[in-house]
This record gives sequence, C-alpha cells and structure tokens, in this order.
Amino acid sequence: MLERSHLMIIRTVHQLGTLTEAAEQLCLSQSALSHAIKKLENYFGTPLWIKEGRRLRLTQAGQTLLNLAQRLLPQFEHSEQIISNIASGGQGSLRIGMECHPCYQWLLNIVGPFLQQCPDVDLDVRQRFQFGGMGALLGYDIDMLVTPDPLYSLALEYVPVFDYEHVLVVPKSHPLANKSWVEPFDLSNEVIITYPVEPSRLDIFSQFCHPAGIAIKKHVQIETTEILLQMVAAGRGFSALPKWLVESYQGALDICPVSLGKKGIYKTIHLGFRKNEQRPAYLNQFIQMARDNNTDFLVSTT
Amino acid sequence: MLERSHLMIIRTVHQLGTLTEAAEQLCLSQSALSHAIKKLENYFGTPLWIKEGRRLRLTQAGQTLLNLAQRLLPQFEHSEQIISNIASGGQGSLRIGMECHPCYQWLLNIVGPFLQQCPDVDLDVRQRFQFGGMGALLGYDIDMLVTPDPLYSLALEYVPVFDYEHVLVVPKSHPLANKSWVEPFDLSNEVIITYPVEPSRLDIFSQFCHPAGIAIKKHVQIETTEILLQMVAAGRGFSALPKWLVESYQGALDICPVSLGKKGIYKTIHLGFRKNEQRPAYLNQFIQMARDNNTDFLVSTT
DNA sequence: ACAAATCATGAATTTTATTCATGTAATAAT
DNA sequence: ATTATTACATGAATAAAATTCATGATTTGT
Repeated sequence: MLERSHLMIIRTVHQLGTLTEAAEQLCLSQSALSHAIKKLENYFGTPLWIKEGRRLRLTQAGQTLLNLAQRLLPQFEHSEQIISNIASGGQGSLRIGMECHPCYQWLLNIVGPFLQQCPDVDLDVRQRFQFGGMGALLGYDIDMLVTPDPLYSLALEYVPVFDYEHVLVVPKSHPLANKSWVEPFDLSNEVIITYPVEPSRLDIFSQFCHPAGIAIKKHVQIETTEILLQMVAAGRGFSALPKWLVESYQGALDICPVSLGKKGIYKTIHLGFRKNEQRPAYLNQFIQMARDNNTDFLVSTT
Repeated sequence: MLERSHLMIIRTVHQLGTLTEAAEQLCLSQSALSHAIKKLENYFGTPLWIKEGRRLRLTQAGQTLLNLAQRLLPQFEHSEQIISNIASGGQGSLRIGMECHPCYQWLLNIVGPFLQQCPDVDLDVRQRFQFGGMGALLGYDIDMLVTPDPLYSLALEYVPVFDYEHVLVVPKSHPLANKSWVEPFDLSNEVIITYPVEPSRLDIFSQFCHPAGIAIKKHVQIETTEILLQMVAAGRGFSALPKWLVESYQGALDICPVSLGKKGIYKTIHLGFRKNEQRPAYLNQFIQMARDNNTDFLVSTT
C-alpha cells in the first residue's frame, strides 16, 4: 500500500535529483532506497521515473505521486506537531494567514497579548498562498485568515474585527497635505508606491483611480513599510495605507494622511474561518481579543 | 512516524466502534491492532482514545488524527486509482463536481460522447460537498466544477459553456400558461416546488421573488426532476427550471415554460478549474466538447 | 454470579526492511 | 581511448518490525 514514507521518497528524490543524496537525507542506505523504489514501482505496475542516462525524470504516474506528496506531507507534519504539542501539555496550534501587509501590522498588536493568555498554543503566521487565502483555509494550510477583502464562500464565515480608513500618504511638505481629501485626478501624473501585490487587489487603484479613469505616472513596489514611508517622506511618491498605520509613523517621518475622496475609503479587517467545524477554545479566545483590542493601539507611536 | 496505515486504523476504529471489528475489517488479528495502537500512542506520548468501560472515546489528539484521516485517506485512494489507471494503459481520471440539478441533466449529454472519445479516462461525478463546489476544487476533491453560479477566487478560473433561460414551469391548463412572462406578484399565494437546496441558492427566490418583496404560499422540495414535473403537471404547484429541460419534457407532460419577468432570467453554466495548474489533455478535450455540443440536445425529447 | 464479549500482554513466529558486498552503466578526466 | 568516478541495481545475509498464538484481565448483560 502507498504509504507516507513513499511520498517522502518521491519528494526527496525530486528535491535532490539523485537517489544517493536522497538516501542520505532519508537516513537510508542507497541500496535500501533502491529496493524500496523497485518495490513501489512493482506495486503500481508502472515506473515512476524514467532514467535518461544519469538523469531521473518523473513519469506521469510519478508526477501524480509528487503532487500528492506536496499536498499531503505538510498536513502530516502539521498534525504531528499539533499532537506533540497536546502531548506536552499544550492546547493546540493556530496557523494564521495574512492577505495584506497592513493586516500584519495590525496582527502584531493582538499576537502579544494572545500568546500571554494562551501560552500553550503554538502560533504560526503565513503570508503567501498558492491558491489565495481562501484556498489556504479550505485546504487546511491555515486555520484563520486575516483579510480586509472577505471573499464569499458557502464554506467560510467571516467575523469583522476592526474598521479603519484607507488613506493616501503624502509628504508633509506637499500641497496636498493641507487638503482634507483628494480627488482621483489629483493622482494623475503622480508616482504611487505600494506593497508588491497585484494591482487589482490595491484599493487605491481598484476603488479610486480606475473607476474615475485616472492613470498614474508610475507604480513602484516596495516590500517594507518603513522604507516605503521613507520614500514618501522623501517626496519620491505617494502611497495608500491604513490611517492608523500612517499616524503611528507621523512622529518619526514627515508624512501626512489624506482621505481618498470626500467620503474616504473605509475598510474592515475580517477574520475568516471554515464554517461547520468545531473551533478550539483558543480560537474563540483569539476572536474575542481581536474584537476587544481594536482601539488600543490607534494612539500608539513607533 | 505517523503513517497512512495509522490513519486507516483511526478511521476504521471510529467507524466501527470496537477494536475487534476494526481489526477484522483491516485484515489484522485483534492482537496486532492492539499492539499497533499501543505503539502509536507510545510514539506520540499521549493516548488517542480513553476507554470508558467498553466504549472508546477519542481524545483531542485522537480527534486531530481522525480529522487528518478523513481528509487525507480519500486523496491517497484517489491517487492510487489514477495511477493504476495509468498503469493499465489509461490516461488518468476526471472527477466532476455538480452544484445544481439542472447541471446534471446537461452533463449527461456531454458525458456520453466524452467517454467514447476518451475511453481511457475514468470518470466520477459528485454532487455533495462539505465546503461547497469551490472548496471541493481547492481541496482536490474534484478536478472540475459545473455550476451556473461561479464564485470568484484568485485560484480558480471559469469557462462559460452553455447559456439558457431559467423559466417558470406551470401546468398547461393554468391561465399563466398563455402569458409569455409572469411578474413576481403572479407567484404570491402559489406553491413553489424545487430541488432540495438552500432557498438562497434558488434563482426564483433570490433573483425574482425576494427583490420584489413577494412571499410565496408554500415551498415544497423534491429530489427528482421527473416527479417534480409530474407534480407541476398535476397542478400541485409551480417550479423553475432551465427552459431546455422543460421543453424536453413537454411531449410527455402537460407543462409549459413561462419567462420570469419580461426580460427573463438568463443563466450560464460554467466549468471551473484550479488556475496555474497544468491540465491533462483530456480535460481540455472535455472543455472543447462542452462548448461545441451546447446546442445539440436542445431539440431532443425524452 | 456467570457467560459472553472486549481488550491487553508476552513470547514465538513470520514477514518485511535494511545492509553488505558486488556488479553494471553512464559520465568525466587524462 | 583509457581510466577514474559517480550513480544505480541486485542477491544474499542480517536486522528489525509486525503479526500471531495463547492466555489473562476487565467490562457488560442476564
């Protein structure tokens, strides 16, 4: 029968390229691995690799197994980790997925108190998902999703936990800094600096510029919030971030938040979960803390 | 190390309730199973069941493993099936998910020719999903989803394959049968017969009655199309179905399609797939056939 | 209290996996 | 070309693991 150890063989061989190296990593002799593979191929009645000279190439059957391995092995590993946590007196583990950079900043304020109140819970935060945050939830790669854009699914439910205004960030010295809001055409011919994500997922484009038919001058992508805001302060462009985040940096940098449109753009961070599934107590605890804590840090400064 | 065989033990014991029965189903002696369990519990350092008299109850760790087993074992089984199909000269397998009853009727017309053109492909059609059709796609429970209501996801893509009008079905003898369309208030105080799904997913309610603030007299749910239409013909109520489906029964039953609203309600069946994944040739073949065949059966009668 | 059913356990046995020693084939170096 | 090197395959020997057998302990229903 196809076992987990076989999947590990498939994955390791694929990763290292040669049986000898794979055997070493798997703590097996080369001979043992060779025997094991032969037996597996025999079991299926089809080769899993074809040997092109010294190179190994997966057959279609082998590819199928590799896909399976890459999906299932992480789940084995995670469950084993949960159980060893439980075995050593812990409560369980919580894997949080983040779909936006500002969410991460927000999360940091919740995580500290949570870890203190639930010291027996293992925490893991992830940020890149093959199939998006929703796919990660449904595929059991994460247990909770933090997102400002909850996508509907029958199988998921979302809890709103925090409202904020999404604002334009301009240098304090810029004329726009004195206005209380900007119009889309104020951004034509400006440089916009954002986190490196798809433009379609950036509200400043999808909610503000594009509906008004405004094209910007240039789009620059920067990974870290600090550098991004320093670029803005240096007059290299504008950005768009949560207002609370901008305000927390206002003491240190010459930047200024301005509303996007007269009414502003308001967002709500949601926590997403799989529906119809009994939640561990610590997960409900997390939700509770997230809802309670949602104004504590609005005045904090970095 | 936690192996597939352990997951099978967990699942079988949970399913049958006693170790003795489970051992039999697993083709093991009771003793062997007992030893295996003891070893596993030893490995994790925590019991997986607590014995309450003769009854077994899963611990939290055991519950974690049962969850894992119920998610992973079907995937093992499916991959093994695919590979044995490949091994015996086949091409692969295609698991199709259906989110609506009319889709099923539509699918039947495609499946026949497809099986003929791809005799080496195993086909499986599924209709109930724990996390909805989208969840089933993302969770690798199915490879293709047939749905008239494609839900957006970054990780999925949809191909429209067939347009149809969703119409009201009334008995031929009813006064409404002579009108070319009905208004929502025509349905107030009427009985509506539908397939047994959530009312929110039924277009006659969500797209027609509810927006107009119309409440119906009674909602009856019936599983099979034939019986449902016989009920309509017998004057027991109205229903709402694809026009082509109604027309295919008009020869046999005294029923009549009537448009919902002056403009009618038009739907499009979509095929959904995981994005960013290389598709087997037979899947593209299926899509092609689905798009080509989409008018062939509009004139057929049952 | 007794019979029936269920699970646990240690020792014996069988099965399975692994290693050792060696062979063969492909590639790289001289 | 020849030789050295690296990588994989194979059969027999060995080590490890799982399974059975025989039996004892515990719970449940009558």
